Amino acid sequence: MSKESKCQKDGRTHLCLCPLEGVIDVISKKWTLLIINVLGNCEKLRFNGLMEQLEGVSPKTLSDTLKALQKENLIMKETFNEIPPRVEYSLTADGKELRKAIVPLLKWAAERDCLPKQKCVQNYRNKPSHRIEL
Amino acid sequence: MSKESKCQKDGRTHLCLCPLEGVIDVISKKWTLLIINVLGNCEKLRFNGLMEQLEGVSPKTLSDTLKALQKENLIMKETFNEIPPRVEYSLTADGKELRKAIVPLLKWAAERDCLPKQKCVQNYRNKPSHRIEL
DNA sequence: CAGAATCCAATTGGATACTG
DNA sequence: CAGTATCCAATTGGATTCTG
Repeated sequence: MSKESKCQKDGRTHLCLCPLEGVIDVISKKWTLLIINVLGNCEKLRFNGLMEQLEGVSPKTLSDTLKALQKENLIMKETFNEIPPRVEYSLTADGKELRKAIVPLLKWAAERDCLPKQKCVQNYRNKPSHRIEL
Repeated sequence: MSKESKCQKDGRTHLCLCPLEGVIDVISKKWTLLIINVLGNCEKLRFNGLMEQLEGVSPKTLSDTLKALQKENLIMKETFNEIPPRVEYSLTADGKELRKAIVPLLKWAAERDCLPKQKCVQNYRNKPSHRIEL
C-alpha cells in the first residue's frame, strides 16, 4: 500500500500522509505484529533470536521487516563491534506505545480460538511469538 | 498469508490455526480496518455508501473484502428484495468487539501525525473513514 | 553471527466494463 | 443499486546460497 494519498484542497491536488493508512502499511506486513509483540516480551533480541521466536520467517523477510520498522522509528538496532558480530533489537518509545495499543487486539485474537475449524488449540500458545506478556 | 501453519505434536505434523496469525490475515487486508471503523461509526451502510466513505476502493476490492469479513463473521449483510436492490452491511457482535479492540490502535495512529513528512494534517480528518467515534 | 543477493511463485488490488 | 467478470501491474514473501 502506498504511503501517499491524494487530498483535494482549493482546486489543487497535493500529497498527504494519512496516519490511518500509514499504520495499516506498518501492521499489515506479515511479521510486524509478531515482532512488536516478542520484542515487548523479551526486551532485547538478536537477529537469530528473532528468527527462532518467529518460527518460519526467512532471513530476507525478517531483514526487510526490521528495516521498515526502524524507518518507522518503532524499533532500534544496536550493533556491537565484536567477532562474531552481535546486534540487538529492541522497541523504541514509539514501539512500546504501539505494543500497548495492540494488546487489546492480541487479546481479542487469542480469545477467538473457540472457532470450530481449529485443531491445535493447546499447542499454539507454545509458540513464543504468540505469548503475550502484559 | 496462509491460514494454516504446522504444529509439531507427538512426532506427527498436523495443521493448526493460530489465532494470532488468523487475525493478521484479517487486519492486514488493505481496507479491513477502515471498513470496521466506518461501520462502527455509521451502524449500517450500503455498498455504495461504503464506496464513498472509503474513497478510492474499487468495487472488486470492496466486494472481496466484504466477503472475507463475512466469512470471518465480523460483518453481516442484509438484503432487501426491492427494486432497485438494497443491501445493508453492519458489524456483528464479533465485529463490534474487534472495533473496540482496534480503537487504541486507531488512536495511536491518529496521534502520530506529528511526524515531519506530513503535509496534509488539517485535511485527512475530513476523510470519513478516518474519523473515529468512540 | 547477521545479514545481503538472487530468483521466483503467489497474492493483492486497481481499472474498467458489464449485468440482474 | 449492488455487485460480477476480466485483465493486469505491483507487491510480498519464501527458498536458497553466499559473505564480511
